Amino acid sequence: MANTDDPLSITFAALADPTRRAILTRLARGEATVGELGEPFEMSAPAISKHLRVLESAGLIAREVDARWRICRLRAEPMHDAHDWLEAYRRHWEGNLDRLVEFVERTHRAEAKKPASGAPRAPRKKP
Amino acid sequence: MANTDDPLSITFAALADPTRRAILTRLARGEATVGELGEPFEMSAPAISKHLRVLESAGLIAREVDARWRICRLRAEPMHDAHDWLEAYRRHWEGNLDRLVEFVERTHRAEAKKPASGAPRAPRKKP
DNA sequence: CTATCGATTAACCAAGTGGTTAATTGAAGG
DNA sequence: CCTTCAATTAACCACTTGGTTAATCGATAG
Repeated sequence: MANTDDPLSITFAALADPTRRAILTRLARGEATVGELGEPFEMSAPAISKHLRVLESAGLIAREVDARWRICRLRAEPMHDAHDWLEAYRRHWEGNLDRLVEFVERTHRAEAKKPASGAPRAPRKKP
Repeated sequence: MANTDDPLSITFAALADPTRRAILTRLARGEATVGELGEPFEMSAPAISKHLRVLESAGLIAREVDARWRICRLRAEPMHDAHDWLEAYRRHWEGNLDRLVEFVERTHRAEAKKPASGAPRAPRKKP
């Protein structure tokens, strides 16, 4: 995941870590300092700092300096695009559509060796 | 992202790549062979094969052997959990709640040096 | 001024990622 | 039998990631 990646990839990559997701969950309850955010984890302070930098550069948190504390707060906007992207696949998981398509195809396989309906794969030439 | 990661992390990590997301988008239109999936990308066949392996071990696609072709189809179920996780943050991005909270806090900062409402951060002892 | 505290940066490491080319497997066809 | 084709595996590469410890920075307290 280079820094040249698109925003959606950066968002998903930032979310692909349980520590970072837990930090976001904590921040959903309200702002917190870096020390407070790191307290639940058996992890060094620099490790937390790195996680926060990933979240910040993904635009998922904002940091503000208050004396010698850094106050972190959630910026959930990037999640909106990720949510929207997933939304397009809702019909595929709802009603077990995946399994239905698979069932129909598997059922018809013995009768006719061609893909089930709704699967417009270009026919492979198999003379 | 080690193979010991939790399912949600594996799902998000699999989605954190534009090539893999494009493959999933293509599969949403119907099943396809590995060759068909790789055709739009200026990328070697082994590279596509690796992406497909990531998607398969994340449970996002299934492969089936048909003669010398591997038919890939979408398995969207893991996206459901990812979608649900993001759903919990909807109120934070809807109505620009983030900016609202920030505005309220920033407005009251000069009057009273304490966190804005809805931010139950443990008070740092600053005698 | 000095010590301390919250947090970050620096330097390093093991492991993973995303890509390559070359070799391999397995099925189809002349 | 031999070739060809779809796809994967093997071996390798540059780069990233997630973690560490040690050093640094800035602000506060004494």
